[in-house]
This record gives sequence, C-alpha cells and structure tokens, in this order.
Amino acid sequence: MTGYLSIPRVIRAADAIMDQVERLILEGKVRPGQKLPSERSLAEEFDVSRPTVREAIQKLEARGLVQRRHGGGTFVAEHVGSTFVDPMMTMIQRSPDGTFDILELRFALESVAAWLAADRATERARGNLQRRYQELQAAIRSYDLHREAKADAEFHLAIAEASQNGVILHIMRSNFVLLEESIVKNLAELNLDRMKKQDLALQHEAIYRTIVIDRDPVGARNAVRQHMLTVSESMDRERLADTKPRRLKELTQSA
Amino acid sequence: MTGYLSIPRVIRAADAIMDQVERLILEGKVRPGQKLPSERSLAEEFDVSRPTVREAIQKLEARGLVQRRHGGGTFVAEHVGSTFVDPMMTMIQRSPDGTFDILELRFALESVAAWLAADRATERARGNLQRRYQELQAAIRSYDLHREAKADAEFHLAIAEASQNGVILHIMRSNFVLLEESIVKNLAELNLDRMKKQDLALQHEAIYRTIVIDRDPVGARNAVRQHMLTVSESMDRERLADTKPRRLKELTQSA
DNA sequence: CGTAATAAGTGGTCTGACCAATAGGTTAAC
DNA sequence: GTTAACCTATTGGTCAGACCACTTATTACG
Repeated sequence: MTGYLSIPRVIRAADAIMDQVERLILEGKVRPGQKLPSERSLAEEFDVSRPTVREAIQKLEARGLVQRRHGGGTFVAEHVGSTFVDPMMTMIQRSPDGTFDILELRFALESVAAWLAADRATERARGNLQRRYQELQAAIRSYDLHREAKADAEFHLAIAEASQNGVILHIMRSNFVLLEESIVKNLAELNLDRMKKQDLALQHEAIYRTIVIDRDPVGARNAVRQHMLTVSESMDRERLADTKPRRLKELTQSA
Repeated sequence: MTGYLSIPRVIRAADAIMDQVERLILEGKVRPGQKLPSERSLAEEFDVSRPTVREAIQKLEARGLVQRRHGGGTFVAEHVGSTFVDPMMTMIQRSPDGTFDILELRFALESVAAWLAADRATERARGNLQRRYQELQAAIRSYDLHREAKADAEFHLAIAEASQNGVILHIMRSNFVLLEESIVKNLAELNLDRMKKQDLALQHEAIYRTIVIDRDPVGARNAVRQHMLTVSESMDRERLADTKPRRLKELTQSA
C-alpha cells in the first residue's frame, strides 16, 4: 500500500506526521478550539496507517497542543501552552518547599517583569492592566476567595504581558494554574489578618500605579518586591521548621 | 480555573498504564538509565494489548521521562525532565527578539539564583560549582567553541542547582539546550573582541568566588548582573533596529 | 584469540476489526 | 410548533497478529 515501505527510514514516521500536524497548528492553519481532521482521514492524507497517526497525535496531546474527546474528535488546545503545566512542576509544587520555591521564582520573574512593563508597555497593555486591576478590586469586594485568587493571578499575568517579554510571559502562563493555587493558599491564611489584607490592597494599587500611571520602572520593581515580601511573611508562621534558610526579606532590602 | 468544559474523564487504559509505569520510575523501582521491560512483556504483565502499552510509553517519551531506541529498548531518562524543552520555547527563541528575551529571563532568574546559592548552598553544591568552574576554564583554553558553550551553560546550571530552588532549577534545565545555543551565539560575536572575552573570564571568576569562597549573596547577585550586562552589550550592535527598548543596563544599575 | 556471520530480542509500522462515546439528525410526544 | 427522546453515522479507544528494521549478544569461522 504505502509506497515507501522499502525505503529505510532514519526518522520515525510518527514524528514526521507529528511535525506536519504541529505545523498546521503553529502556522494557524487550524485555529485554537477548532476540530482537527479525523485520524482516519489524516492517515489517508499522509498515506500512513492509523496507528502511526495516532502516535503522532498522542505525542501532541502529551505536549498539550491538542485535546481528544472520545467520540467527539481531536481539537486544537484553546490557548496553546497556557493550559499546559508540565508534570515536573506539579511534582515540585507538592514537595515540602514547593510553595516557597514558587514564591522565590515569582520574586525573580515578576520584579523584572514589572520593571520592563513600566518601561515599555504599550498603550493597549496598560489598558489591559487597568482592567485587570479594577476586576481584582471588584473580586475582593465580592468575598469570593476563588474569584479573588483568579483575579489576582490574572493581574500578575497582565504584568508579564505588559513586559513584552515572551519568555517570561510563557513561563508565567504555563504555571498559571499553580500560581492560582498558590495564591489561594496565601489568601486563606491572610484572610485571618485584616491588616495584612489591607497591605495587599495597597500594594496592588502601588504596582498598578507605578506601571500604568507613573511609568516608573524602579518604583514598580520595588512595589512588586514589597508585595512578595508581604506574601512570604504570611507563610513563615506555618513553616518554622523549614529545611532551607528563607530570606526573601534580605533579598528585597539589599540594593 | 480548570476548564468549564472539563468532562467526567473516563480513564483511558493507556493513561492507567502510563501512571503505573510512571510510578515505577518516580518511586525508583527502575533507575535512570536503566532499561524498561519490553513492550511485549509489559503488555502481558498489565494484561492489555501492545498498542495500549505503546501509547502509554509514547506519552512518557513525549514528556521526557523515557527514551526509546529502535531495536535497543526503552530506557529511563538520565535526568528526568531535563531533556524536555517545550515547543513554545523553541518558537519564541526563533522569533526576532527571542534571544534578548531569554537574556532578560536569565537576568531575572540567575541573579536571584546566585543570591540564594551564596546564602545556602550545600558543601556538595559548592564543590560541584568549583568543578564546573574549572571545567569552564579548561574549555576556554581548548578554543573549542561548542565545548566552551556547553561548559558555560553547565556552570550557570550549577548555580541554579546550588540555589536549592527546585523550580528555578527546573526552568533552567528544561531550557538548557536553548541556553547553550544562546551562549554559542554570544560567544561567536564575542570571540572577535579579546577584551570582552577577558571581561567574561573575570566575571565568571567573580561569580564563582562570591558564591563558593566569599559566600556573599549581594556580591554574587551583582556579579551575575554585571555578567549579563556584558553579554547583552555584545548583542546590541547587531540589533540596532530593535522594536522594543532594551535597557538591561539601567535594570542593573538602579538599586 | 579475534572477527565476522548469525540469531534472538526489541521497537516501528501495517492491516483490519470491533468496542464505546459523541454529535447531529430524525422522529415521536406534548 | 416546540421540545424531548431516540437512533445512527462518525470518531476516538482497544485489540489481535503479522512483518519490518535496528541492536545486541551469541556463535562459528578464520
């Protein structure tokens, strides 16, 4: 049937198909959410067997590019790369120090992102940031913890978007879910302390203002650092017997 | 957060097998580098067909947990998760500003990593860092560009390891290949300028010293920042018509 | 003793079939 | 006429058995 059976293939057929389908997706020939051709028709089109096509699609699924529904079809993931959290990351999160590790990561990424955002955000990005900020305020007033966490995460994500750095944005996006869970945790503890809660609100306001209004890179960076510091302090109580020294505070203060 | 479309997921046989095999790996029943049972014997053991086992293993392969060799067998990946580079990242890298974006990411991550490493690196991690540093020096003397880039990347990776932050380490590992390519690019340009090359050597020495010998967090962070700044300057010449303002320098100086 | 031919084992692909879930159109009930 | 139940074609999920291509270990030959 398949004409090139006699040709010794160095590369695997499945990988070749995967590249082709991947290109279809990445080049936008099939848009996010759209349905991919069925396995059978793809097999015919590429002139390979269905198992080979299945292998290809499975790999794409494992990488989060597509999603399969039994009986429904195969669909391109809604936002490529954003729903996908790599397995290692979730493992890390469940580890004892995971939450704090993530906080240190955020400290590193978001302080730089804020600096960059204040420096070079587009008009559109600033508008978006403002919208996210207002949404966050509304969420806080709603006393819906989950909604607040989501809005909080979206706000921080908007900073990354405004930074115009695709890599930083991608990392924050691909860990959006983790970020959200992490925020839920933090909020749950902070809710007991109205003072701290007030601090958070002021800090969010400072971040928003320094980036969107003042466009002050240094101020934005410091505001984010202060914010992270407050969040980390709320966690310290619960982890007195930590195995590693945790000194975000000093990391913040030492210029 | 999790999709509204989220359906009552019926467990697929392949996924169940994947979990089982994954557990074998993560629980250490089969060690990295070790050979996994053949597909046929796994199929018999789990009482499913070989295609199903193949699907399971394929997914593990796509996630970088195992590696298959035609005719050889399936092996557990040497360092789990480190071979895996996610597709989006390679796309970003090929974009016009990709190289600079990565540099900004490194600026954010590595400066914090250096700070943490100087503060809390274990004896073992410091020894490893020293070894990597010596290897880097040897590589430089060999005038082998690729070897030098690899040693350079390994050195920076060792900093992340010493930081004891699993998340930062993971991100740097999963982008190790990109990091290496990025360094090759930078070195290629820097090679024309012996002065700059000398600067790099001094900076690597400073990073090594502040972390391993002095154990000076602030010094380590500044050393990394200075290093990134030098690297970024070598790129500026080639990208005068950049679309985004790039001011790593100011990001460095403003305390 | 060393090297080359060979055999066994393993992943890679194919064919074809049947099962299970979904989606959409058709029909029946209201 | 509208809505609800149902039926069917489509599509992904699984299975079986076979053969090909590559690797590795064994064996036989020089």
